[in-house]
Amino acid sequence: MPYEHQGDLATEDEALYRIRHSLAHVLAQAVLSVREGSTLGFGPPIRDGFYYDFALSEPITDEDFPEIERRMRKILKSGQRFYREELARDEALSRLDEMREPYKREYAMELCEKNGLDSLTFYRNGPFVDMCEGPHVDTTKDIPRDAFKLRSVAGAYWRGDSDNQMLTRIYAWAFSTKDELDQHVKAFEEAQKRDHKKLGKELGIFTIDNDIGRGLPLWLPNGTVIRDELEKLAKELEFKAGYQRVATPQIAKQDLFFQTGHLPYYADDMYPPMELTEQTQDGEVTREAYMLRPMNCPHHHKIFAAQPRSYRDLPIRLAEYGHVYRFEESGAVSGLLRVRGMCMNDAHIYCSEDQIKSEFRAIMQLYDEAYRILGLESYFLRLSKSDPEDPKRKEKYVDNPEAWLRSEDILTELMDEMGVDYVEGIGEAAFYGPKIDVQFPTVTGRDESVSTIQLDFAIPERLKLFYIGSDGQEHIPYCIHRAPLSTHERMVAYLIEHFAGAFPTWLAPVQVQVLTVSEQFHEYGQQIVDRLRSRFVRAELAPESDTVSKKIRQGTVAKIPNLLIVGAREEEDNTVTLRRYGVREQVTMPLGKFEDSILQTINCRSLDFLAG
RNA sequence: GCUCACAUAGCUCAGUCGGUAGAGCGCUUCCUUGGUAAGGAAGAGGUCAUCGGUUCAAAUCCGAUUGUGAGCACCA
Repeated sequence: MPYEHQGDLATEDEALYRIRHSLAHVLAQAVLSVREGSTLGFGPPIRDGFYYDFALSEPITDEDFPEIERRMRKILKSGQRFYREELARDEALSRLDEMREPYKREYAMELCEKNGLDSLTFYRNGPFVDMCEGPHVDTTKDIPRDAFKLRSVAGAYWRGDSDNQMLTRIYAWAFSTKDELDQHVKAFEEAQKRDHKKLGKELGIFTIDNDIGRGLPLWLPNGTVIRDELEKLAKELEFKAGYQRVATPQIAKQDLFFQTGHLPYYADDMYPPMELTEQTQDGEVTREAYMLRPMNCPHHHKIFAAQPRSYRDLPIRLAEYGHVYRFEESGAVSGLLRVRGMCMNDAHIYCSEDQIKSEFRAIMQLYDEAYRILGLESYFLRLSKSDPEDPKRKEKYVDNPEAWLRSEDILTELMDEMGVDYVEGIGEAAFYGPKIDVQFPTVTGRDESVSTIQLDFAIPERLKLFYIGSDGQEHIPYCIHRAPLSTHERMVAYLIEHFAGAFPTWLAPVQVQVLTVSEQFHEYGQQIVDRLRSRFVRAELAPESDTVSKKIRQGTVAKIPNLLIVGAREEEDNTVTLRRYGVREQVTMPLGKFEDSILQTINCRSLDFLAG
């Protein structure tokens, strides 16, 4: 059972919402009693509980949790009643002054000024008062004493802005019953076990070496097999969809990135330039700067520009598994999910405006096909737009309001025409245009953009790309950027967690392991391995010196999908005994039949073994 | 980048009050030739992340650095 991701707070049970919200007040009361003089930030209910932010007088660690929980239970037991109070603006502000709650006061001011409120509500339970909209339970006796648990302490910026002071956030789980809490904690612990960082190490998929550098994973043999299989899949799908493959270098002159506009917008996210000094014939020294590319598009644009293009050539679809480098901030780097060097299932489609929708539809079909094969279902689509209200919009987005409106309209229309569900992400656009992001949940409960389809109205113009239209005039093409299989890094991270490391046969690093009952059947085992390998099945023989039990254990721990056990019986009849990962029953079948089945399983990229 | 925590053998971890290092797995060798999730024995393997400080004495206390984790911010 995967760790469940729950929906919006709006869809949550109202009673549970009250419990979580009220518990946040109880937590605050308890924290203020162990850390006198601390002040309050926000303390809302969240997906699986609640949190509260504090500016603490003295630091808190999770060693303080038992004492805080004890005090919380005491408060629950004492049956404090929640009283609602509505104060006029000035009264409310002076109350917050008296309470010495500067953060609350700041927010109160904003509520009054920006939202035009002339009164604010407060809730009091016992000695604790908090400015808050409610709703709450009637008394703290309505809150179960054994259905919450403090989870972790972390830093969080006041109002989510890194220019502000960092507060201390305490996270807690909270449910209606102890059973639900226990279940949730257990699911959470189970989810930790499938973390790609843990399984990636155990299964020999990747490693990160400090001498190579942070965020620069090394792909081990097992991981490289998975990459190669994904790449093969992508290349087949793209071939069928009319893409052409190209290959381009991973660096380019700095000036190119000024031309594309990456540099003003994107400098902080790029590795700094490599300055070259060269000796010319007449002894002069010239300087050139090269940069590692953060995206493949400029290179592909230059391929588009390499020859004259006619409207008859469009759409042109250039595909490459391209390596890019992005200087992610140290705190963002994590396992394979956020890296500084990555290899992307990239392609750029150059088309006219009236081809945008049909190209997007074809891309969505390609996504569907890829996800169907991989068995991925738990994703949602996000239509990522610019944020015209953002004060920093000029630094974040290409300044062309008309083009933004137009391209965002095209995508919105398209999504509505296709009748797919999506959420809107205001301020999530690329600097050069809106996009549709495919969001997947990680085991730790966060959503990550795995794949993306982007509509770029800006860079082709900057690079003066054009095609000759039917009118004989030059026209600027639109460019669609898309990466259905994401980067290898992020896709493999996600797949490890999705399959809990037990990959379907077609993706598995070792597809078949042959276990002999004793060394005297070594020759038969080796024959099987040789025969399978000659058909490109990734088969291997288990180490000889172990017992059968041990070999089965090792093969199972390695999550190998197909174990073949062979001894006297099998050798005699030219059969194999198949033990599938996660399946108790074994089947003995003729070697030839196994061979046919496994080849079919692999060729269809089946998620299961096709027995015949 | 920010807040907090953590860093001991290839891996997972123990190490009390400061007195110079332990287990299991894995690895190597030997014995065992075994039919369904760990057969037995022996051995090798550590500059306790790095640098500095306190101390007669530091894995242990203090500081800095590097790295990792959770969260925040960021995320083309």
